[in-house]
Formats: sequence, C-alpha cells, structure tokens
Amino acid sequence: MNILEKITNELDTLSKSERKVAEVILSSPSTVIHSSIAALAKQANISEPTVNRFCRRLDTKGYPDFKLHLAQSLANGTPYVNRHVDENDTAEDYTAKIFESTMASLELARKSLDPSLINRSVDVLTQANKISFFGLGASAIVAHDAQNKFFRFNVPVVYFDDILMQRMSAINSCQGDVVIVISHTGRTKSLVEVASLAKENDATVIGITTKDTPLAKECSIVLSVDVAEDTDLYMPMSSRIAQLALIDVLATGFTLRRGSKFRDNLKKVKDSLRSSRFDRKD
Amino acid sequence: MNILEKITNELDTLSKSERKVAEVILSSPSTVIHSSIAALAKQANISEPTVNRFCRRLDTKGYPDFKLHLAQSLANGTPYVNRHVDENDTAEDYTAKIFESTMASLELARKSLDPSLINRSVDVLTQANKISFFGLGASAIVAHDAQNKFFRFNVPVVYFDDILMQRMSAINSCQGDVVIVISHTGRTKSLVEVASLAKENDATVIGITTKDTPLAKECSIVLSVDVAEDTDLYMPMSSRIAQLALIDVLATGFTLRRGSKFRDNLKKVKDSLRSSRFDRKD
DNA sequence: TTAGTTATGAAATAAAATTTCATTTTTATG
DNA sequence: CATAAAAATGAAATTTTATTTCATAACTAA
Repeated sequence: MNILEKITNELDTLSKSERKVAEVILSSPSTVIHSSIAALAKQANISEPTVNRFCRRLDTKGYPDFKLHLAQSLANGTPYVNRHVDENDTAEDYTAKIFESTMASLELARKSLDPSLINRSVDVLTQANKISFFGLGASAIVAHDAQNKFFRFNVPVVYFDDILMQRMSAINSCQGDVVIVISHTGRTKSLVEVASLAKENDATVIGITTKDTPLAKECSIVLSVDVAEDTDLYMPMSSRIAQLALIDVLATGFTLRRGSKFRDNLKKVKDSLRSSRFDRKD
Repeated sequence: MNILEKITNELDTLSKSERKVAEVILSSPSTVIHSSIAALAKQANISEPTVNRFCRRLDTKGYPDFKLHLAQSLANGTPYVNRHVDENDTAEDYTAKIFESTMASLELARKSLDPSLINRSVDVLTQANKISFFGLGASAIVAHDAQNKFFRFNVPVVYFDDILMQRMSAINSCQGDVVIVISHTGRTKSLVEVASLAKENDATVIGITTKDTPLAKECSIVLSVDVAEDTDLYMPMSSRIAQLALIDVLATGFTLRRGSKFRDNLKKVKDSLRSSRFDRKD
C-alpha cells in the first residue's frame, strides 16, 4: 500500500527515464508533494508525459492522484494498527499501544457491523415488553452498562451476571420480550443454554457475539463484532470496548426512534442527579 | 495539525457558504480527496471560488494543497472527529458517528494522560496490600471491569458500587492499601467523601477523574482523562470507554512490572475457563 | 544491418484551479 | 427603517497544470 515501498519494489520494471523520476521522488518525497508535474519533470531532466506514465505504472490515475498517495504514505505510516505490548515498553509506550489497539479494534468492529441488523434490533427493542441483558465475566460488565443505559428509557430492563438468575429469567420470558446475550467467544455453555431457553419461550434473542458460534446459532439476530483481540495478556480488552460501543449504538438508535419528546425525559433523569453533586463554580 | 479537527474548530468563523463546504468535507472526507474543485462545489451547492476561499481560510495554498493536507490527515492519525448524532440519521449514519466519536475520544484521552503518573500508579498498585475500586452509575461499570482484571492477578481486590459499602471499606483501609475512585464529573458528593475517608486512613487514593474537581483534590494521584463527552443524549458514553482503556493500561503495566513468570499465571486463569466452553471445531 | 518494438518528448488539447469583477447579501449606523 | 459600508458570492475570464496525440529516437532481436 505504501507508495514509496511500491516505487522501490518496481524500480526494475521501470524504464530508464522513469527511473530518474523514481530517484528524484525517493530522494525527497516531501518536496515532490508540493511540486507540479512540470517542476518534477525538470528536476528529473525528463519530459512531463514521462512523469505521467510513471504515475500510471504505479496504478494511480495520474499525477495529482499519485501525489495524494505519496502524501498519505508520508503521513507517518499506518496508524492505529494492533501493536503488541512488549516486555521492555515504558509506560508511555504501552499506553500508546493499548489506546491505538483499542482504536484499531473499534475501526474493525465498525466495519463488521451490519446496519440493517442494527436497525432491526432497534425495532425489536423499541417494541419490547421487557428487555434482559445477560453476560458473564468481562461481558457481564457490558450487560451491566446496557442496563444502566436502557434503564433511563423507563422501560422494564434487567441484567444478570449469575447463571441461575439468567436461567430463571429466561424460563419466564415470553413473546414480546427481548433477551440480549453477550459473549465474545460465543462458546460459553451456560449462556448458550440460556439463549436456547429464551428462544423456546418465544422471546426474541439478540446475540452480541462472534458469528458462526454455538451462541450465534441460538439467536434471532446476531450482531457480530469482529475484533482482533490481543491474546498475549490473556485478558479481554478490545472485545468488551467494541461491545460497549455497540450498546451505545443501540441505545442511541432507541432514543432516535422514540423522538425528541422522549429525549426530554433523559434530560430529567440526568438532572435528577444534580443534588448528589458538588456545584460547578464556572 | 489535523485538518479535519481544524475545520471543526473553525466552523463558526466560516461564512454560510463556506460552512456548506465544510459539512460536505466532514461528512465524507475520503470522497473529497478524489474530487475536483468543481465536483466539490457542485456537491455543496456553491461556486468554485468559494471552495477556493474556504481552502485559503484554512491556511492552505489552494484547493490542491488543501486536498494534500486532507489526504495526510486521513492517513495520519485521526480521521475521527466528534460527530454529533442527528435526528434523521440512518442506522448506518449513527453507527459510524458513535464509533468515530468514541475513537476520537480515545485519541484525546491518550494525549491527556501523563505517562509518569501512570508509572507511579503502577508502582503503587504492584506494592499494594489491597486494591479497592469504587464508582457509581456508569463509573461503577469501570470499577466492576477493573475488579475483573485485577482479580486475575491474585491480589486482594474488591469493587463496590454501593455507597455504604464504599464508606465502610474506606474506613477500614490503611497504609499500604490503594483505593481507586472513578468518576467522570469528579463532583459526586458521596464519592468525594469516600476518597477523603480513605485518605485520612493513609490509603493511597488514585482518582480516575477530571482534573481540578473536588474529587481530584482528595487524591494522591490523579489520572485525568479528558474526553469530549457528547451531552446531546444525556448518557455517559465516551468517558467510560476512555476510563476502561485506562484500566487496561494499568492492568498491563501491572503485569509487565511483575515479569514473565507472573504472566503464566494469567494463562492458567484463562485456561481454567476451558471446561465451561464449547470446543472450537477448527 | 534492419524490421519491429518500446521509450520519449514537443506540441496540442483538455482539465482544473484561480483571479477578476459585478452583483447580491449582510451588517452597522444614523 | 432607510442607507451607506462591508462582506460574501458566483459568472466569466484567465492562468496554471495535467494529459493526449503523434512524430521521432532509442533500443532489441533476428
């Protein structure tokens, strides 16, 4: 992808004049992005069409497009990649790596989500008689957070991170109820059973999980969240953050669907906290 | 400086027509870098000179130069600006906006963190006799998550989201104990009191909060997490995700400090879950 | 050598960006 | 609320820049 690497790689497939262009570019790429095709041609002692042909040989549309690619390559490489923490990292290093990996995961998760399924989930949620969030371990936190959000909407909502409570709740669910099961692996036995129970009782089961897993198979709607989990440290990190962002998306969809009057209620909920807080001086 | 942020910042210094240009660019920057000035003008329903003036107002030499900056911004770090959800957004729109805002907040939070304070916090945590995480509301989730992580390290760790339990726990704390209080606003009265109690009993109090708040004043170490919280929907969103990322950083710092042998233990904790899960077929 | 192929640049053309300038819109002031 | 001054805007002209065409030059293989 990086065009400078590409130039280096294809150096020997280029003609003599084109190589002159390549050399000028490689020797000071940052100058080139501010040069016109004429200036570059002069610099390399060749003609303008040659520069143009050079650009096309690198699969760009022409000189301006080539400059765009070059500019992007110069803008310090590829950011937000999943960078692994290393034994000798300083606090600054591992902080940067974790934040960047988290951002990379969010980017990946966003791409993997299907908006039409989100839309359907929001549909189902707005029409639900009761909403239940179930998760275990790290996913329990996500369920907990979801309850904290949906509770503000003044709809019946529960959250359980206890497998017995989950089972009992699932058994009691019925048509019109929505059960949201959260699990990154999608392989936690008891949660799969809970999903299955809820389904048998005609509840709509939404899974926040990985696709093609035992849990996904039990769900009416699967919101699959792909993340590149860093397993080096054996702790769920990115996955739960992507799941939380998805909860935000669902909650936001819910409030949008309910209209502006509904959102005044949310303000009231927030305002109700005022007396529990110290005033702002500003 | 990232040109997308710059556009966002200068939005109100722009004229009406120039703002139209800004909106088109912000809504799909990646399209713009492949558009001619004429195409962009048409898209924004304004004339070509206006686009040109817009570019110059942002301190670029002209349209092609502006595109270069834009391309670099897109490649470079942050294509993520805090975009606000709108009444008429489709599921795809608001999903993208929420994810991007979250990423933007993480970027901001990362910049605002002081690595030396993180280092000191990790120091203190690795030497702690007991670690307690306290939070309320949305921050309770963060405390909950922190417990889930630190528990794996086989150190005494508790988490409370009940103000009475928090008080009792704080009263019982003593030198060598570490209390981590989590609050985005830093103004929740009962939590400030809890921090104060813990401090009086010689515990080390680490605050994950906003600087210069009543809570921050009670802390031995303040890990301040700046985020641009979208208050339109009256729900904590970005703040808690940044806090969770910070918990990941602390947990990672902890494991690194403890050395590689310690990390084998983490693997054992993870492996202990195996029997509770369905096998992978692959 | 020479016929064929590929590479190259001058000139023409096309495309894109910028400037100029007249008109419209907004703002400030009596 | 009228009116002058300032600012914003776009049509058209101009300039700059990029691309295409095509003739010529430089290779390559027999």
